[in-house]
Amino acid sequence: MNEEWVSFYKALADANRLKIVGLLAQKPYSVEQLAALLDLKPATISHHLARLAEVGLVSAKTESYYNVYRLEEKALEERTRRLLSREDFQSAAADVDVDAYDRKVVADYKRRDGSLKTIPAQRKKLEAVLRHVVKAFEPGKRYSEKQVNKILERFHEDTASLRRELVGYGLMKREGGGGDYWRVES
Amino acid sequence: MNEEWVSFYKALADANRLKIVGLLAQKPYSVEQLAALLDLKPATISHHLARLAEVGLVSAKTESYYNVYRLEEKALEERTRRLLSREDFQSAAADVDVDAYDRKVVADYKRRDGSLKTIPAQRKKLEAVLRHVVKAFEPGKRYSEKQVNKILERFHEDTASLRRELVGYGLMKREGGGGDYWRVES
DNA sequence: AATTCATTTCGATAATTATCGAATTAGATA
DNA sequence: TATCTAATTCGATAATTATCGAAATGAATT
Repeated sequence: MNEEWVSFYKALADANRLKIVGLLAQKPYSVEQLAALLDLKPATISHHLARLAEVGLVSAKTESYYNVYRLEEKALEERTRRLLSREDFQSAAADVDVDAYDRKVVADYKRRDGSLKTIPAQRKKLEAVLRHVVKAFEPGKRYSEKQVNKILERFHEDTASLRRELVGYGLMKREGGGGDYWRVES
Repeated sequence: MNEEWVSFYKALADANRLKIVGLLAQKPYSVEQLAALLDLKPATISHHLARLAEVGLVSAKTESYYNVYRLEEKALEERTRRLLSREDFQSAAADVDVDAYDRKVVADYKRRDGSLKTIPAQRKKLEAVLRHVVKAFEPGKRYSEKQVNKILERFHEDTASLRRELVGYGLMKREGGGGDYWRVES
């Protein structure tokens, strides 16, 4: 479903094909006429028209000797509609694995036993690691500071830093001054 | 002004760039993150982002270590609205010489003295030649059949055929049964 | 100031494709 | 049927470009 859009844009991503579409927007033309108008050989025009036809932008009708091409206005309108809805753009990334980056970062910092070699200094990497760490807490459950530290020890001895960052990045919250902690729903 | 459109379409005519746009439609990302998500090297992502930025689809903001890119939603909407409109397509062909085909055909059939070697048998070529011939008549003026023949003789001895085709293709008209002829405004 | 890290730039390579001439196909005319 | 004509297909070439490694840049932390 992505390929469809790519080939659509590719069809329009050429100066001569844009000119062809522009001419056909005024009236239908035969291959030979277009060749004369654009100063290209019929073979080349044929190639361009084939690419435009592939995505449904133009269609051909045989008229005596000639193959007369016309713009498919309905197809054009349909495209515009879908394009403006902008849904399709998001679906362009639908098959992208959005967690690939986090996994890559965590893999770099995690030892075999699951503990962290270090706490990342770079913000983006710290975020990725924290998103991993926070999964050790059950959503909805409340933890005392002692319980939190116990869990964080599995990842790094500097539990105070981990705890502070988790709260700082909004992955965990704390009740009032010295109350319980809980994991924030993502 | 045509180049601008071509580069816009070219910017979107690549599967990975479409995925990037799709991801940025959800939230901003750094180069490194996009590289991990699309399984490409940062250098490649940088190249793609540069092309998208060239046409104003994305913009970068430096954030501490990172270059965070975001989608320029207004630009995207503005472009998609305009670029697929029929008007703008027509202007893509604005600089095309629409008479090039006629001139090419007429040159093939015309002798040095302006007369026609033959009357073309192919419809498209006949049309082109007739559009040339009809220019010998003044718009708005009325001609008797005798006058018409006199003028058509300059082009070909078979004035009857020329006359018939001119009327048949709607380039000239005739009053009632045996009245005068006149050139139809194009 | 030195170092670390993300990004960009550069150079090279492989893949894509626009263009054209030659050969083929398909339609229409005589 | 034989002959034209327009269009398409095929093969080759030149130009464009996606991709990546290596080197350079620039910003930020220590």
